[in-house]
Amino acid sequence: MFNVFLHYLQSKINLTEDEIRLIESVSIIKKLKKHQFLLSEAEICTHSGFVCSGFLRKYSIDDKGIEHTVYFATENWWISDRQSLMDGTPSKYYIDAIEDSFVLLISKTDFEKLSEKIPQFKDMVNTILQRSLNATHERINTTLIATAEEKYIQFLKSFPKIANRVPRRMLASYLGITPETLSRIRKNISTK
Amino acid sequence: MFNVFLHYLQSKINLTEDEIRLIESVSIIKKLKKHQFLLSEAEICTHSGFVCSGFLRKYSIDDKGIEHTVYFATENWWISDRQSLMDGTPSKYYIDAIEDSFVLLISKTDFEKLSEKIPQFKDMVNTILQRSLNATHERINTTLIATAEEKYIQFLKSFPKIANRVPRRMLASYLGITPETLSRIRKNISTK
DNA sequence: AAAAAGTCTTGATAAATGTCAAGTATAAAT
DNA sequence: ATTTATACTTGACATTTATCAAGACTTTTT
Repeated sequence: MFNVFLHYLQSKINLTEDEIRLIESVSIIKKLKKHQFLLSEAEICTHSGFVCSGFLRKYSIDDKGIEHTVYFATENWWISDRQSLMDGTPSKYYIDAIEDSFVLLISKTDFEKLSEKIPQFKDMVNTILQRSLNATHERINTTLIATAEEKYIQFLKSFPKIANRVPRRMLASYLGITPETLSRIRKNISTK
Repeated sequence: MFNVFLHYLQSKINLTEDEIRLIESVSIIKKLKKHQFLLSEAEICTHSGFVCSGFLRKYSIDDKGIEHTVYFATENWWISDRQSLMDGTPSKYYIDAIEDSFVLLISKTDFEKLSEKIPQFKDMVNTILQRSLNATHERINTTLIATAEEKYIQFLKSFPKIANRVPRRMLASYLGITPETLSRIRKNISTK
């Protein structure tokens, strides 16, 4: 599984043999069965996660017990609760596996060590952060501008590969609508 | 006006005289009258902006001509369209002044130069990016979880200082509701 | 293979929010 | 200071989306 991560890294930066060995030495491979948790609310997030295979999601649960999906992560995506990781505060989120998955974990201190010792690694992370921020801003804009139907169509366009892998009720919770509404939207679109 | 920026920098990092002079040499002070634009849709964003005084907002306009505010920025806040700045693509957003303002601008290349020559500057920017990303994730979660009234109350709590300075229709567009709905929410709260 | 659990869809109804129109209040321009 | 423009509020009504309940379909477990 480390090879998946290595391929990812090598598609972005050049690494020496020593650097690769250093990265591998701090990488923890974790196998997650479907429904298994990587993080639960009130826990403190201690590791950055990189999805080698499978599918995970991050969500919060409100007062009424309703889940709200804030993020999906599949192969070659990062996942963690950066807020909790950064500040050492309890997380408000759950992260669990939608499919059987392999996640590569790097502890906070090891991650900082890598950033310090491998400048390209630090720059890569920085670039990812910026792209992530752009994507998140884009999502907020879509939320403000689009109707429920438009949001759904936009999701299909933005993530064509994962759209079929996501259970509908989770997709609904990501879009901020109920499963019933999503069901009606889909019906409505199919008759066009 | 450069002093406002310098104070901000010195509250976060230590700088030598030379470094300060370097930063000052690439800083452009721009005065903006109320309603004046810093960026318009279809333009390419070329500078990072730091608000020394005043108040700005960033928004998009949809097909129906309705404005959707994605961001407010007051003293000591950064503002730009990072997506456009990073990729050199035309912006989807407008940035204009809600109040007469002074904005300190640094061009993309100068910003990169500063990051390269002043490591603490780069680290500071990185930290700001991370905090910004956390705040944006938080906003998405609130959008998914909260009712219109809860979003409004949350805004008051999160930004007590600027709540009174923001025209209501812009606040409404930030919350993703109409001015009429905001008006009714306020009335409803005041009678409690 | 059958039973159980969970998921998706559909219908009836309720609640929240939007739209349009008019009036009031406030700020800007002359 | 008066006029003009803009912003805010309120009411009546329309639309969208949520809620609740039931049935159909899938997947998982036994």
